[in-house]
Amino acid sequence: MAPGKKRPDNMNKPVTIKDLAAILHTTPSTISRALRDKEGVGSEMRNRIKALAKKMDYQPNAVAAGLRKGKSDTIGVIVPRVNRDFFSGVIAGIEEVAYENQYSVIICQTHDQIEREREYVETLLSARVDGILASISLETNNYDHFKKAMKKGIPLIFFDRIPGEMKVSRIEIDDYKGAFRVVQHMIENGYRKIIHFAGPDYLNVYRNRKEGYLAAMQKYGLPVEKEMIIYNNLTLEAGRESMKQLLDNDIVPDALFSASDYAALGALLFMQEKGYHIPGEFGVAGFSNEKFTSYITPPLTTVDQHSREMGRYCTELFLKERSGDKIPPEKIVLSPELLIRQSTQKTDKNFN
Amino acid sequence: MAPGKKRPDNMNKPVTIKDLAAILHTTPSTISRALRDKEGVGSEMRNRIKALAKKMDYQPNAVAAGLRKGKSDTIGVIVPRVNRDFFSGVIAGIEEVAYENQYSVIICQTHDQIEREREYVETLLSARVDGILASISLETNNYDHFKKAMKKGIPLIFFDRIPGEMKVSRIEIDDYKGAFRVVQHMIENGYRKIIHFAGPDYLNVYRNRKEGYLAAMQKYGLPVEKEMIIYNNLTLEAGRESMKQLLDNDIVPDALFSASDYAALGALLFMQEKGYHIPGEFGVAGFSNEKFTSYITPPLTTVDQHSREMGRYCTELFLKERSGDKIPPEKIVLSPELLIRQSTQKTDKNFN
DNA sequence: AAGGACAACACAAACGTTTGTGTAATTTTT
DNA sequence: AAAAATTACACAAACGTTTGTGTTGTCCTT
Repeated sequence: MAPGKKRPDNMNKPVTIKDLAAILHTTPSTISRALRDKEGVGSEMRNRIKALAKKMDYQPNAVAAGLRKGKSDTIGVIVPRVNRDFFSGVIAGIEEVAYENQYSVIICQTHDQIEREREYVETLLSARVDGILASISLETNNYDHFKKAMKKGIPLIFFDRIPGEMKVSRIEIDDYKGAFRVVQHMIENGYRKIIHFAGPDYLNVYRNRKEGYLAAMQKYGLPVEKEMIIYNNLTLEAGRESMKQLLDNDIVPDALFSASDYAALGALLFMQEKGYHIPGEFGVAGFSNEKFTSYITPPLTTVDQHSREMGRYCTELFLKERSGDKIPPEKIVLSPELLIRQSTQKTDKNFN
Repeated sequence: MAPGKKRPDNMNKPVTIKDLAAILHTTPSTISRALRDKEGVGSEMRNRIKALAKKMDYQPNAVAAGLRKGKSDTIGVIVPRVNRDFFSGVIAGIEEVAYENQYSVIICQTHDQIEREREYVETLLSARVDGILASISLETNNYDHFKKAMKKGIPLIFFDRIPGEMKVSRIEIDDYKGAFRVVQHMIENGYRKIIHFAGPDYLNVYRNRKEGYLAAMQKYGLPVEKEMIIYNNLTLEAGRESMKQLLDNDIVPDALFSASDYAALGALLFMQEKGYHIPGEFGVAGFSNEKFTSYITPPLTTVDQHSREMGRYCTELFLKERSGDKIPPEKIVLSPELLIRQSTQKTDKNFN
């Protein structure tokens, strides 16, 4: 006996429905129906089949079933990054509902690059996913790849970051309202010269946050000079840097509303280093309710986006659409939640 | 013309390799080879095929290919939760390497429940994933489901949370060393009565952290009373609660090393509320380098686990193993990184 | 007791690829 | 120039299911 030879007692070929059929002198169709509890097979036979399947450790082949059925029981999710609190929250929500409905989820991260986004749409289409849930990348200014997916008739649902021009189901939070409320809150707390860190205007979320900011300022008759809106890439470093430049140019605001928590944090740290008292001399609010925001000093006022719920709704929307038959695109708008924390509480307490 | 009828100009049937073959009066095999740049088809024919494929918007069917090839170009990832900094970091790393190697990744979250873990292993086996990367749930004390996967011969690699008894590839960080270093650092900074928040002993990571803690204490001749090791579920609330109970029982340590950042935070907040100065009167260190740890006041000393790298290595290990042919299980141990921050700096500065 | 209804199963085709093999025609070798 | 090798393609089977359609036999109906 030559050692190293594959042992013949365990032919690695996985057992198939055909094998079961052969053993029981029946046919694959009967096995299939029995295993899936479809009618058309007697209870005695059914039991024998299930018993044998268990005994032989039969493992259904979802790939084969998928091919035959023309569906994969899989949904594809495209996000810029998986390790951001917001997106990982959405993914958590998606996975939950998917699990409850026997769907698997394939995740794709674009790193905010349109090219990867394109490739991933292609991959998902090839994989014959039953639906695509996506939040577009920062770079995405052309939607041909998504239109292609739509043309194939597979449910496509966008969340949070949404292409403006497409007629498609979407779920977003009311960024405008969220921003408006934050800024209103800040104004009511006595801040006047409130600047804004903004993201690119072509992304709905950032545009809307900016609009909300502008509307609130206008409502209270506060002027917004051009230099009070700073576009940067919303990272911690960018926030710090932008703040520094403002001060260097002798522009001294008394508050900041940032479209991102990270940039808000950068600015906050910088101002603290410069000796400003927060929130007494400088108020700061962010957006997204990243986890760290409630633990820093002072805790950061921000807006919660209900990421997990967004993921859940998103998947439920997919479940509704998957039936086919062209339902008109639906639009869900979640209400953001203003989380007032210490960083914007310019109260007497803080001045003493 | 009855409105509402499906327009016949767009028969929704996706175009297949057969359709292309029929049009070009050739055969599916030639189309297949041409499209995948396999040899055996002339350059003129190849060009015509590719042109037609593009023109007709041919979309390869990965499911069919998967069935035929017996592989899915997909890897399954099982984690307790996707929206934890550590795990989402690992997932990010996995996705990156997977992407570079044309693999898709299916994610599954167990919510720390063994039952879900079982189901997901089953699902992944059915989906004929080419490999499984997993971090076991808190509840997992039986590994039959994973053994079954191994028996099928598909690469199985564990990361971070690893079943003790299985002969299988794994990648972990040296929790022992990480814990030892933290505690040593705390002792050298003058802390003496250092307590420990521990997770369940049957999980390698928590057991090792506890061992590291004990070893450091012992090395410096510091006694560890039984009540100095507190087992809790390592959440923020648990940390707060455990701390409260200690004080209620008149046990007053001068420092805490927690196996989790969240529990450390809970304790830290509680002690601050009680008026203790941190790090002057009470030192705190956590584990995992959650994002918030560097932004709180004082910034929290912790241990970074290189989550992204872990994900990358994990996937690379899979790539090595997928060739088949029973490579002996490999073990990679990453070095943790001690991040000394203010919460454990019992310096003069803090006493003044 | 003849007819229909129904249950339990068998039969066969199909899903869209990939790949081993067969077969001409062309090119290379000697 | 004949033999050998190579190229370019066609042919056909296979991957493991699911599902529509037959084919029996049994049970009920009247």
